[in-house]
Amino acid sequence: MHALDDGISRWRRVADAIRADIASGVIAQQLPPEVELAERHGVNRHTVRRAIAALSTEGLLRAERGRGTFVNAQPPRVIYPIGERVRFRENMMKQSIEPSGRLIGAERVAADARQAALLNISVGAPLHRLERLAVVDGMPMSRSTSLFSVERFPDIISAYAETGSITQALQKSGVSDYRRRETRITAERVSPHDAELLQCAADAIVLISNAVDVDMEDKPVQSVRTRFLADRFELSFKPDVD
Amino acid sequence: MHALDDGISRWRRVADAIRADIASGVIAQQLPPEVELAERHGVNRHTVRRAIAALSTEGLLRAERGRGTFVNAQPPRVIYPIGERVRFRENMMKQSIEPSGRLIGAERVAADARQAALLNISVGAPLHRLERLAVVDGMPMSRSTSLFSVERFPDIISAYAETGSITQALQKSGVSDYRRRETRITAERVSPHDAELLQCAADAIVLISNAVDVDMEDKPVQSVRTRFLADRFELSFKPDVD
DNA sequence: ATTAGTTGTCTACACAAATAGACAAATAGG
DNA sequence: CCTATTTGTCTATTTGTGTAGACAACTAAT
Repeated sequence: MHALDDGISRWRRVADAIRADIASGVIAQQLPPEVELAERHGVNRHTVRRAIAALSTEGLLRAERGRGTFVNAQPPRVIYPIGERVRFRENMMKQSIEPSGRLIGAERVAADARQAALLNISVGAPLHRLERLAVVDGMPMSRSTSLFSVERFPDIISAYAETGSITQALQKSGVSDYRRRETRITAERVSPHDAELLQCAADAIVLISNAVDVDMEDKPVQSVRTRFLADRFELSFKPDVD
Repeated sequence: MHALDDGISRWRRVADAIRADIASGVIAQQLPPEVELAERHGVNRHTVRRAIAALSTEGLLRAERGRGTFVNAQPPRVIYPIGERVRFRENMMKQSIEPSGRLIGAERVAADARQAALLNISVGAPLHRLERLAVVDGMPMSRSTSLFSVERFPDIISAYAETGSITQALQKSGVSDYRRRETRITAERVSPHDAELLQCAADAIVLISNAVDVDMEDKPVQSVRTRFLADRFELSFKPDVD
């Protein structure tokens, strides 16, 4: 007897509720006993057990027979500033995080109407599409798709492959500095392909940032779409701090 | 025999995939026939039918016997600017949208450590908690929880109830103007309670904005946590535009 | 040693989800 | 009118989910 037939199993919703309770601090170190959780969520004890099993394989919980079920210490969410100056490496190192970008693909595509408008080029013009994966401590954190005009930046791919940094690759291509013009943020369920790349659950949530970088003459440099895993990131916007 | 046992039913995943294909433009006006969709997603035709049924009651699709299944025109995502000046009413009216805020609850609570730090008051100090629902054309768009110091703003609740605007309520309380100090954004699955208030699917995704507003002397005025439905909103950050 | 409280495992049953096949009903094009 | 294509409906079967109860295994405290 389901309240809402939304195609999500009962144990999964219990698991999500427990995860939310942990995130919000309602549950701290130790979970209530299974029978109590079952009552609280209005399900059978076995359903709770399945939820706990899922969260255990996720690494969030640890059950000990006779003692109880405990919450494993979790790494804090990485705070990612969005502002004019977006430099992935700099931002991470301020939080004592040693990042590494990984090139996972590059190809040439033709600009569609939307991309052409963003980059201020003509429809059908050739673009470099650069796929990157940001990794921290061996854990994938985000995936980015960058678009560059082939005409303006013919060698951007090899420059990035050499330096491992967009900032440095752009400097090699004659762009001494750049800034972010606009960032648009939304959220979706992760796509199956991204779930594999980011090594996350198939139903994880990603924050999606669509942005355009411009050089000091306000000419578009790159259009970049980044998917951040929502449970590993928090985007921060501070007006006053540069 | 499921590929990944993540507690999400097969028809739901097909429905999500179709929704994503429509959002990304892979599917434009008309859906492929059910048998073809079944093949493509590796499921039975009846499973596809169930997915289509769900998307139809959602209003996204419209099936016509003998002809095919078609995509209904969708309202574009509302673009919500995040910056120093955040005025819900102003922002909406620039997009020719007539908004209305609805007071759905108010109570007094004691500040916990995090809230106290944000608002620069002592732990345990009394707070007004103001729950609002933003509605556009009868459709719920977002839910906000605002926190105000009772000591500094004793009558903020009644002032909001009268004016229906935070900006005006603050003016009545002696704050002529204010600005946003910091906004932090993440995303989560909607909570059951919010799903009811926002009239959305139980597994919808919400963008969560945690922000602090300060007056012209940089003294904290309110701490506000807003949940935007991710499929109805896009948050936009432009550094240069005020 | 005993007891209360907890997690782990087992069997059984009712019901929903997914698959499979067949055919009806409507549409569009020759 | 006839045919191919498409959505709608029906029955049947298999697999998965959730419930129910009982008991074992382990822990901590008395």
